[in-house]
Amino acid sequence: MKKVYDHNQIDEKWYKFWVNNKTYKAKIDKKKKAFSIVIPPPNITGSLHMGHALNVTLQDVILRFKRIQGYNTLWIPGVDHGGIATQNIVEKNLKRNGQTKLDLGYDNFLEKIWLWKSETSYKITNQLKKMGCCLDWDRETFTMDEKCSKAVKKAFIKLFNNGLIYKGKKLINWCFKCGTALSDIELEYKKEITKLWYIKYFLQDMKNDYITIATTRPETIFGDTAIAVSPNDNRYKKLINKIVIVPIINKKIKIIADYKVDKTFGTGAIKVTPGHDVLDNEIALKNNLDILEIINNDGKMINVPIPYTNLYIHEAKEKIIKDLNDKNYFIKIEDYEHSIGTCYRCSSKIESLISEQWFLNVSSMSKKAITIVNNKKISFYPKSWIKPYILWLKNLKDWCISRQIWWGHKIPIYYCINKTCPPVASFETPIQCPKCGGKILKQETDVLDTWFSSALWPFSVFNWGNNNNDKDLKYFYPTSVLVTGYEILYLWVARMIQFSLLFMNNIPFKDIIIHGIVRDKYGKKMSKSIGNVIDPIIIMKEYGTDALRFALMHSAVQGRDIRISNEMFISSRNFINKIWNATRFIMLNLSNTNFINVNSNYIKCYDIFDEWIITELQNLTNRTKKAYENYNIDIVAKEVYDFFWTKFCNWYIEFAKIKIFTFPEKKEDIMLILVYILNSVLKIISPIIPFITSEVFQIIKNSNAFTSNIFKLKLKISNNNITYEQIHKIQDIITKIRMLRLEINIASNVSIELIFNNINERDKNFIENNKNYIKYIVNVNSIKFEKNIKNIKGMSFVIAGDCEIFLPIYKYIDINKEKNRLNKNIRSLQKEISLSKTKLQNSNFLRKASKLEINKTKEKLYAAQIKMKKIINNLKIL
RNA sequence: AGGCAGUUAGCUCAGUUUGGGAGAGCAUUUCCCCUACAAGGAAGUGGUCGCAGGUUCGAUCCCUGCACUGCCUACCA
Repeated sequence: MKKVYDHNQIDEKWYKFWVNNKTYKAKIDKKKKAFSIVIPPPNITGSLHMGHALNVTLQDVILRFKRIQGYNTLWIPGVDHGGIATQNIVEKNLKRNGQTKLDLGYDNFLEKIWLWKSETSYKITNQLKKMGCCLDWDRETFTMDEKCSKAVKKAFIKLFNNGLIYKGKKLINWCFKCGTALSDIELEYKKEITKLWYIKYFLQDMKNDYITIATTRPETIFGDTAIAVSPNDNRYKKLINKIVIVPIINKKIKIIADYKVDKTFGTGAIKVTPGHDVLDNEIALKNNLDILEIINNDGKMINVPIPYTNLYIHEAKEKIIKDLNDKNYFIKIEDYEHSIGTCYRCSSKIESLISEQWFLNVSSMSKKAITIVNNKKISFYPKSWIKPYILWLKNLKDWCISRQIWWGHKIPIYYCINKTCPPVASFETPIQCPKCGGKILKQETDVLDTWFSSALWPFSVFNWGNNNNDKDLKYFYPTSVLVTGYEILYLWVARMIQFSLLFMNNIPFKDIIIHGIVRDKYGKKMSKSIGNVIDPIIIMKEYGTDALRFALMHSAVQGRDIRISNEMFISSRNFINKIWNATRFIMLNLSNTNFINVNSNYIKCYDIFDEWIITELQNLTNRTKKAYENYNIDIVAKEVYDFFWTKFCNWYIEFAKIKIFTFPEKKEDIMLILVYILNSVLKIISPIIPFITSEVFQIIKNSNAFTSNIFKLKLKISNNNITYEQIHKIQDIITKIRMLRLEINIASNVSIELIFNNINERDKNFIENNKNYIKYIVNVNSIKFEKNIKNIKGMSFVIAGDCEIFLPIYKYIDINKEKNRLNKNIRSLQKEISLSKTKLQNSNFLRKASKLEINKTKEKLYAAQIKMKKIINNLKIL
């Protein structure tokens, strides 16, 4: 074995092994319980980032854990076509060559995207393989695969025939850059500082009187069809139903009252532009106002006076401001900060406009999706996301599902050329129109929102679209857990639940694990534009895949964002190396490799340290099992780190070395425990760091490492309490002597003598039995026991637990240093004593605190006082 | 505007299930290459647990208010 763990070689070896041998191929096995996960399919927009790494590692760890527990596990890989996002990227690439999609035409453009798809999906799946993800590659799915298309059509047709999907002319969100409609959640709100213009609207009857309207969008006055005020606003009560004149165009509109108007904001009166504002649209619908369209799909002005016609919005805005100003319509202009909707894919401003789109009525689906969570059929980890989830569903409006782009699932709707016939939903082009029998039908050109197919993902991957092939669906569905970031909770998770309840009459998954976002060490989101992206591939190369995985798991506290930096990968890498070297130590001492696959029955505990480490292993197993089951993977990582490094390596292996040295005839038994502990703890941690653990299992020839369930471990443990007390005693003795040696500056190669003063028979026997550990670890040549030792002048001394230990190291002693050292001890003891004393002098404490607490305090005080007495006595003699 | 989180060592964060003299990693200081490991070992320094009240014998932990930070949601013209 090499001295340093060669992660590059070992990572490569194992991921290839897993993929080539189809280690994680899942087959239906009715004797076993299924445990299935569908991957949140990454968009084919590029390569995987740290957020994906976190997401997939969590899934992989959970799956590997369940696998050890004996479940029949399945994890389905896949990628998402990513609608607008993907089309935008491919268009951008075209633009570099000075081309647009129109230059290529529909078919050629789609061909380009398919080419892009094959490149990026290859890149993505390769990354997943390298990360060690135990996905079943034979089931890899793309959201535009045949089976997914079928599922989409099946779902759409059912919804359409049930009257839940309808085509309507409504106010929607329009992105000029992407040239498509967007659903409400596809907007990102950004703060913007703009002007607030206060404009005079003159009253028709009172020539010089006017009402002042504050607006951020003066260019929309052409679309005004009313002025609205709050019905209980005393300032405007008498103006209700009066007529005002819209500036510039001199159009007559009415002042109406509506509760939606907030009288405390601005002037308390708003201009109602129903064609281009959500609130105004609602007011208009309620009050039967006209709805005017003044901006078209290209962002140009229409239905406006000639000088403005065909201007872009910003041009029209400039012009109207100038014109209003020239004619003295402004009262004042203020700076104003507000939020504006932007496109979540291209970040450009979103305009509300009237458009004919396809909508999905979600009201009954939402109610069911709320009930199922309220009834705890689906659990959230952490729970804190339940409230936002329910609140969102409660306020949900109909979902605009049509997109005016080329890339995606075409809406399976067919129109007869006879325009009076109703559209038909169908899998294939209908042979004839069911209404008029016409033979020419044309398919809708719009495609579906990419999230429509995503919402079907948990069952479309199991061939839901094909009625005759649903064995997998019956066995593996519903899936067991869904692991996702909170940023797509509404966009995706809520919709999967809605669709699953509707189409499958079942939940899509039992548990939802919601993790945070991976940020840089300053808490900033990683993004290419800031340049703070840490690429998982580079980390894997530099520190190893296990180090990447361990670092992510170690810091992924449930429900919180995580910050990562290179230091974390370094310390994880060091931990992996530590495991490697502990293994190396064991292998160097192993003469007989036949006993490697033994179980715990063969283990013989020779002394308390064996009992102690076995007990600790049992505790570790119990605690990590619980943590895994609650998906607290960070706790697993922390528990194992502590056990392995501190307890196993720092203490137990050091003790074992001495045992081997002292009792060569027992070496095989000692090695047996070492191998057993190593093997067990590596099994526990193997879901997190599968590469090194696989390698070690191979080295120690453990062939059933992944099939036996370590989490059922029940070891026989004797007199637990005494063991712990004794372990602490000996550790305390060793630590105190180490400290003393350091302080007095006695080189480690200088052997010293210890004298225990006035210790009881039990302790004496104990130390006598275990003196070798003390001797070799802190280099002691002899240990003596004395009673009422008198002649201690020039000796140093320490108190470990209740043992008083003298060290005759005369020539090293510096009296002043020694005095300082002891005085320091005294000071801390004094603090302790006074604290306990005031507590015990408090009559209320004695009356009301529990007996256990009082006794604990008394014991503390007593122990401190004894220590203090001993130190003071010795200080005198010094 | 509302909702939800967070505020603990120089930095990144645990912990508080059931209230009783605060933990880890990194950084830093000191000593050590003694045959698993210097990517290591041993030891040390470092905290009125955001602020103010309340409940309690006792609060970092429970309650209320406030401040700051972050996120989510929203129709503030």
